[in-house]
Amino acid sequence: MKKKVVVGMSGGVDSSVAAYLLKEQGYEVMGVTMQIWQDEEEFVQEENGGCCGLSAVDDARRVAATLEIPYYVMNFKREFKENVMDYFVAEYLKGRTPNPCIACNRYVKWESLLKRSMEIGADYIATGHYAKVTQLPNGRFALQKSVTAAKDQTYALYNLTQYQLSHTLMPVGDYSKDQIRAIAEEIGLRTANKPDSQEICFVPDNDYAGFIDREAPGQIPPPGNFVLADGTVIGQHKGITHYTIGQRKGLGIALGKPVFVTEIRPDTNEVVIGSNDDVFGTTVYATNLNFMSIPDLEGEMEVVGKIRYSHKGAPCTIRKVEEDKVVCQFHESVRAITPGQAVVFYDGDIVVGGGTII
RNA sequence: UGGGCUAUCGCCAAGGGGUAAGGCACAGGACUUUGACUCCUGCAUUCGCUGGUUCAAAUCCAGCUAGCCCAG
Repeated sequence: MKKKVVVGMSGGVDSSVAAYLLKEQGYEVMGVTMQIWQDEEEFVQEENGGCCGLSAVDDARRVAATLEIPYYVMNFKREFKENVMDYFVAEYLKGRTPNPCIACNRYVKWESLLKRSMEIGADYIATGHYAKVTQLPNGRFALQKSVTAAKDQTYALYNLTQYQLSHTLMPVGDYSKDQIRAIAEEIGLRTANKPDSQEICFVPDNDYAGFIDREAPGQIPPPGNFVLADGTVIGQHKGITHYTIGQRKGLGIALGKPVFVTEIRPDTNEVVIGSNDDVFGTTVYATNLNFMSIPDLEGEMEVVGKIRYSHKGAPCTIRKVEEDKVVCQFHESVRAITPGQAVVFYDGDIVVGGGTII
């Protein structure tokens, strides 16, 4: 009896090839597109694609037809709104910088989609992520970096649970982006040359501050002071939701040399400004921990920590200071440690775990 | 109003007779399944104003205006 797998199809190249590969591997494949934030019209009109699929339905349906697999659209708007959009707004209002993709993966794709897939008899769900799921000698499931380090997406998936991982397939992780495109061309997928996705999917105009204004009228933090570390007021900011640690653009401050946001103080509604050197630090605290390759962290451990999606990672020592709080000491300073972002720990190419920076 | 100093892009700032450096800010683009960072490109026909000297002035001269400092 063939194993059944539901593939989350965005209409993009990666998930399309993922569906193809799984079918080739002998699975009974079903394609599903998650409707998460788009309005009906936009849903079929947008041009770009990727993770959150803008022209998703149209393209995905065609791909499914080409591959001759069943195809469905599932509505996850409510789940997405509650777990991703509302979280995104709430974090910014608190002066923090959220990563919506991580929340979407953990709570929408791997919770709601997985649940509904299981309900219709699937054994696994699969996506077009550049990552691999492996079972370690200790029996635990963990993510392993894609063969292409340049296109590794494990960072955004560190928060998945053992149960979720045990029901997940990521066939694309064994190939490079070029190989995936080549396969797409080979099997005649019309999406072969679609550009990679980018920006925040539910903020198409990229004006996330404006999005927050629309989502949370009446709760928007008012303008306040830009201050130096010593408290000297040097200007007025537009409201803390417009800033993040390490930011340079949009400050409107000319001090003769580039200046950056070094700290956001929600309590006093201040945004602290400093030089590039002031943006570096070595100690990171994180909570909301999730461990993957190990059941829990005991004592100290040497790992490579990534503090943002595009961070190449740096050696650090991690140790628990409380039940749900870890301190991560980098051996050399890293730039822009940002509350709200995730720090993910690696042991070689295996994800050890991670948490949210505070 | 007695003396002195300064006025060049939104901010800072080169240039001292030969046809306006640079930095910051800003704008656009690249990169990117988050926010950022980074990179690339653009950005004063004009030098407080009015005259004058000169083939040629932001650069020299005069007056005016504004700001700053020292005396009162």
